[in-house]
Amino acid sequence: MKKVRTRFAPSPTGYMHIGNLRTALYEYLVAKQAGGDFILRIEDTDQARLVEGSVDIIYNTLNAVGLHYDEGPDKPGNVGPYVQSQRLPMYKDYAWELVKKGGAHVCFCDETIIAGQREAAERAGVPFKFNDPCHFLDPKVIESRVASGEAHVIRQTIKPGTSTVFHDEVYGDIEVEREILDEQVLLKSDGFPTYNFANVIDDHTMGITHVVRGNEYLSSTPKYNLLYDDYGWERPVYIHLPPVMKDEQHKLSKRNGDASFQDLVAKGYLPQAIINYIALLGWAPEGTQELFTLEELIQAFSVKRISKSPAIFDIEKLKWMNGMYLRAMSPEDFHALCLPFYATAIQRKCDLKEVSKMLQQRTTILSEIPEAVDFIDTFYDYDVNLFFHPKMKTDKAICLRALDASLHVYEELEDWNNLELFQARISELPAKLGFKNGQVYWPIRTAVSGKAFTPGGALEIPYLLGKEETLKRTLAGIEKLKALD
RNA sequence: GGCCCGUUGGAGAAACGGUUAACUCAUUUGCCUUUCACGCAAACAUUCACGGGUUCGAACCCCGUACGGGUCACCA
Repeated sequence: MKKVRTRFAPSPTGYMHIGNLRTALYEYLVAKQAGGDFILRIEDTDQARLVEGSVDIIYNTLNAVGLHYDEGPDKPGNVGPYVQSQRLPMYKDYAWELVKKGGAHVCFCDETIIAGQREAAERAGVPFKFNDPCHFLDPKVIESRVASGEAHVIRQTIKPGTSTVFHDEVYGDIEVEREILDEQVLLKSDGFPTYNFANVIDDHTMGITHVVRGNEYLSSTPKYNLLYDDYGWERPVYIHLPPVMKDEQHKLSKRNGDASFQDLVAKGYLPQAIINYIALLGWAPEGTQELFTLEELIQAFSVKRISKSPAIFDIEKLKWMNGMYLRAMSPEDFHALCLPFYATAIQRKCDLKEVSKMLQQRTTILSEIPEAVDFIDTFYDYDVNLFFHPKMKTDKAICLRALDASLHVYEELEDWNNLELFQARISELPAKLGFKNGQVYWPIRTAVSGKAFTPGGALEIPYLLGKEETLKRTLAGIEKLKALD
C-alpha cells in the first residue's frame, strides 16, 4: 500500500478564508489518519493576483491551528520545489511530452478566432464548443512556426470516443460525456502552465495519492483524468468537498467581505475553537460528541461521513463553542488571554486576576471584554429605575437602607486589598437588615456599576473599584434615589 | 442554455426499508441565582422540497417536477 499523501495548495492572493482552511483541515486529517504526509504547495502561477505577505499568512494560520505540514516551501522534502513558480521549467517539458503522446496539440489561434466561433454558435443557438483548426496542422508546419517565435499555446486534445467515468469518495461515481469536455489550454502563450495543467503535473510528481478539494472542481476532474491516462499515470483518489456557505445562496468568500480566519482571531475566537467548529461543517462524527481536539479529530474523522450538500457557516454556534473552550481553560491561561484586552479597556488600577475570574464563566468571545468591563473606568449616568428590580422587590426604602448599610461597611473596612474580608462583611448585611440577599446585593451592584448586566456583583465590584470610587458611586446612587418623590 | 451536484426544524446534522425522525447551536419557558452568564430541566419537524411509483411497510429505492449551487477562461 502506497503511503497516503495529501496537499494543501492555496494561491497567495490574500487572507485565508474559512472554506480554504476547512479544506486544509480535511486534507490534513485524511493524511494523518492514514499515517501519511500532508504537504503545502503554493500555487502562484497567476502573477497578476499575487498579494504581498500572503504566504506568511498561510504559514501563520496553519501553524496557529496546528496543521503542521510534513513538506512545504520552508520545509523541503524530496519532491520540491514547493512553490509553483519555481517549478516552471518542468511544465514545458511535460507539455511537449504530452503533445508527442497525442494528449495535447499546439494551437496558434488567437482570441478573435475563438470569439468568432462563439458568436456563430450563439447566432445558431447551439452550445459553444471551440473547434480548434490547429488540430489538422502539419507537424512540419507547426515546428517551423514555433521555431520562428510565433505565439502559441498547448491545448489538451480530447479524442472523440467513449464517456469518461470516475469515482469520487464523497459524490460516488460520476459520468460525463467526453464530447462536452473543453480542449483547455495547458501551457499559456507566456510559457506558464494553467492551473489545470500545473495541478496535475504537480500532484503526480509530488506523489499525491488523495486529492481533496472543493466540489467546484468536480466537473473538470474528467479532464484531469484524461491527462493522467494519457501520461500513463495512476489517477489519485478524489475527495470533493461541499462548499461552506454564508447563506443559502452565497459561498463564504473574502470577496464578499466575509470573515477570514484572522478576522475571527482578532475578534477573540480561539484558533482551536475555529478549527473544531469548521470540522463540523460538512462532516458529522459518528456519535454525539462535538468538542474535539485536533488529535481526536484525526481519530474520529471519516471520509465516508462527509456530506454532499453545502453547509452554512453559523457564527452563533462558533460563539458557543468558543465559550466552551474558554471555560475549559485554566484560570491562568484565560487570564493571559484577557490581558491584551484589559490594556486599553481598564485604566483604573485593580485586581485584574479577579476580573478574569468573573469573566471566565460568562465570556463567549474575547472582544466582548472591553464592553463588559467598561463600568470599571466609566461611571454611567444610569436611569434610577435600574434600582427597582421586580423579582428582588427592591423599592426606594429598601435600596436606601441597603446602600446606607453598605456605606458603613466601606467606611469601616480596614483593608481594601483583602477580598475575603470584604466579602465576609458584605455578606453579613442581609441578615443584619432582615433582607433577602438580592434586596441588598442588587442595589449595591446597581449603584456601583450603573449597568444592568455586569460580570460579578456586589461581592466583587466595590473591591475592584477601591474605596474612593465606591463611596463616590454609592453616594451618587443615594442622591438619585432621594431625588425621587 | 448544456452538463454535473444537491434539497431532513432558523443553523449544523443523525438515520443507512420497519414502533413516538438522535444529538448540538439558536429560540421560548421553568429551576438555580445578587444581575447577566454558567449549570440543570422542558418545549419546539402531525413529518423528511413537491408529485407519482415500487413495497406488507420509504426520509431512505425508482421516475418526474420545482428550487438552489457548481461548471462551461491563456483564473485558481
